Amino acid sequence: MDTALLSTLASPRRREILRLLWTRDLTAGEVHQAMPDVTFGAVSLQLKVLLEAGLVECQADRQYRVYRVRREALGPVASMLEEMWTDALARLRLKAELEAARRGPRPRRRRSPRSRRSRTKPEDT
Amino acid sequence: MDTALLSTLASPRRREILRLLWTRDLTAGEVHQAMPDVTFGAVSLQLKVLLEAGLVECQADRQYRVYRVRREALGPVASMLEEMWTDALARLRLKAELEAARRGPRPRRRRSPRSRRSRTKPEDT
DNA sequence: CTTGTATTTTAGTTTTATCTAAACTTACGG
DNA sequence: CCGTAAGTTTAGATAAAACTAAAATACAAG
Repeated sequence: MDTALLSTLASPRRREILRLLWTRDLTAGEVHQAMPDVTFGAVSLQLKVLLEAGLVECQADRQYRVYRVRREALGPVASMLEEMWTDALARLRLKAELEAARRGPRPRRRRSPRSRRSRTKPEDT
Repeated sequence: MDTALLSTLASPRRREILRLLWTRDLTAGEVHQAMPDVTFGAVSLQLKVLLEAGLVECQADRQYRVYRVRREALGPVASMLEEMWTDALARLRLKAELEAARRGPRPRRRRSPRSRRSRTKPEDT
C-alpha cells in the first residue's frame, strides 16, 4: 500500500486502462484500440506507469505483450473502483431514461386496458 | 465515492493537511502554522480543493474557520491513509535505529557483567 | 537480410497543478 | 471610523504530467 498508489490512480486515463483490463487481459494494442483518441505511444507510457506502480503486470507472448491487472496491489481501492464504475453506469442509464421520458411523454394506457406489465424496460448494458 | 476523490488524494500536500486534521479540528491558520514552507494562500487553496471534494467541511467561528475531516466521504480509503501514515512512522523509527547501530556499534558486555538493561533506547516519535 | 507488425523510447510541446505575491473581504477591538 | 488579524481570491510564474510525432527495438515471416 504504497504512497504512489494514489497518484497513479489519480489519472482518469490510467483508470480507463485499468477498467479495460479489469475483466480480461489485453495486449497493449488492444488497449489502444479501445481508446482511439490518443496515440499508441501515450497508451504505452501509461501502461508503464501502471507497471511501475505494480498495478498491472506484463507477460511477453511473441511480439505481443499481454497486460493483466494485479488486484491484490489495489487493496481496498479495488472495490471502490468497481463501485465508481457501476455507479457511473447507473447514472448514465438513469439519465438516458429521463431524457427519453422528456422527449416522448409515453402514451399512458390508451388503446386498451389489457396486458398490465408489458411496460417494463429491458435493461441495457 | 466520487470520481474526484482519487485525484484529490493524489497531492502529498493535501494528504499532509488531511493528516493534520485527522485527530483534531483546526483553523486554517493552525493548519498553515504546521506547514511553514508554503504561503497561507497556498494552504487556503488546498483547503478549498478538499472542501469541494467533500473531504473536509468548514464552520465559521467569528473571524476563524474551523476545518474538520469528513471521514465518511473517504470510505475504504480512510483506513488506507491511516496505514500509510503509521507505516511511514514505523519505517522512520526503524531507519533511525539502524543509523544509531551503525554509528556506535554498541560495546558488548565489556567493563563488568553488572547492570544488563541500561542500554535500551528511548523511543522517539 | 528485408519487410512488417507490435511495442517502447525519446525529444519536444501542450496542458494542468501548485505555488507566490499582492489585492481583497470580513470580523474584531479600540 | 481606523487598524489589525484571519481568510480568501486573483494573476502570473514555475514545475510536473500527458500527449504527439518520430526514431528505435524486438520478434516473426518470407
